[in-house]
Amino acid sequence: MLDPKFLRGDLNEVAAKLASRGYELDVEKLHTLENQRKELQVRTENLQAERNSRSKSIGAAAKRGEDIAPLRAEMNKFGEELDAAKEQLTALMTELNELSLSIPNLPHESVPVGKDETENLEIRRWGEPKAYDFEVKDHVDLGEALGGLDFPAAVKITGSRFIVMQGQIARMHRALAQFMLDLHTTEHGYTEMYVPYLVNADSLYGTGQLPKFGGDLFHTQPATEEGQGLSLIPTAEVPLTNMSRDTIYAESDLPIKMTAHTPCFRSEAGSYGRDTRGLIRQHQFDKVEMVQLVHPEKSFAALDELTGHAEAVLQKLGLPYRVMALCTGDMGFGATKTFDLEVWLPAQNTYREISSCSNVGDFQARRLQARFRPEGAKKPELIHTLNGSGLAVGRTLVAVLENYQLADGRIEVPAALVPYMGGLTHLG
RNA sequence: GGUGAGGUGGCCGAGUGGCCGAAGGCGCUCCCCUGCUAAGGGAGUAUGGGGUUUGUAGCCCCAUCGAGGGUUCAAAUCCCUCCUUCACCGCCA
Repeated sequence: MLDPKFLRGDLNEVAAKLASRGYELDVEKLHTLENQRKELQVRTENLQAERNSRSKSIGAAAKRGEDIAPLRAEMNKFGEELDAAKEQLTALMTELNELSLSIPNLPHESVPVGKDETENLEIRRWGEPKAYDFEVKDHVDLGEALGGLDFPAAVKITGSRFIVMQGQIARMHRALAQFMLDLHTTEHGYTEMYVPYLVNADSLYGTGQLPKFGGDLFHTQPATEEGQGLSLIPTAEVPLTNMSRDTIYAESDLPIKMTAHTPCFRSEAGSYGRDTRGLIRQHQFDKVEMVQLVHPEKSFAALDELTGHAEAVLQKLGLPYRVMALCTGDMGFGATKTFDLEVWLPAQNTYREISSCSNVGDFQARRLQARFRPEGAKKPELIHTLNGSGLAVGRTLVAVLENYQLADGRIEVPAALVPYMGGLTHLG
């Protein structure tokens, strides 16, 4: 959510920034609603103030033993006027609120302007893609040949875009997550968290999945008038970032750095008809997520740091990658700035996204009412939130299988992973 | 799942219809006193929103006593629903 003050002043500048990310702000409508809001709110509050003072004098009159019946009759009429004003105000505020909850964040000035992923900007590369003197296979062929990836079994049990892993590959999948968690907790200063995989609607509003992106999620129960059922998390960003909801931190508490390994569930994953083969796009996948809650002046430095933490995983695994600055048109709803990490996949002969690290600024914090009290100041201020994958475990497995394949179909275990594989140096 | 008792400010805790945004205590901040420490005295100390203002401060107003609805001229207080905490019982990994 943007600062409501932005939406009360000159909207054109805001609208221009939003247009750069492909969002058309209805300036006219917002302007009208805002003017109505102001008028209605002032009127309603004045009526309430009058009701309060009249009620007080009725109480005082009753105490003196006066006849209060006529005063009450008058108040009944007054009450109708107040109720009508309240009702109008509530309806208007609901509309205004829904509108402002659906407006994406403003991109930072350093973000390249562009319409889609073709205009993302490459920042740097790390590592050299290996040269293979044999025909490389993709992870599906490699995994099936090793008996470790079983797509038909997943289809039988659940449906498409799920996976059954077994044996050494299942173990490597687990080893990757363990390795990432250990790296972030022992070398990068994150606190390991275990969190719920089902969350309530408040949490989804807090991080911005609702009200706009409910269709991307799996919901355990249909919504009722009573409220929403619980939903499966699309990323651990949701539970982790919601730790800060309705919290006022001491300045010295910041930064707070949390990491968690969770499954993630996304219902939209199959809708593009892209990556229909393999593990790249699944309804259920594991991810190690990093979340930082930071002082607002430090969030861009924290973004560089957090991106570096995700890169460290790839470097230690010896996987070539490049860092992309997403352009305005390709960034997520809440981000002010995002770096994607793309890992080299030899079978596709290209780089594919494996991590996305974003500075969300105060956008989520405002929805979450996540604040801190600056030293010496009495007013709490909004914190900034950041999140990044460190990394998507399934895609990391894909990258390891493909990059470390040998001519005979076996897979070399990256050195950093060997201790996590009980000393195993090759799969197969 | 059953029964019972609760949910009030940073914390503890009073408050069964108006004088309550809320006693008292603790904590914290500032000031005074004090050779240091300890003790003492005084003042202050929730959050969100709106109006006023170029902006801040200030001032005024509204809302908030787990959440939502209701009764009433008036609700922390009465009624209903839900959430949640604790205790005991049942069940379970």
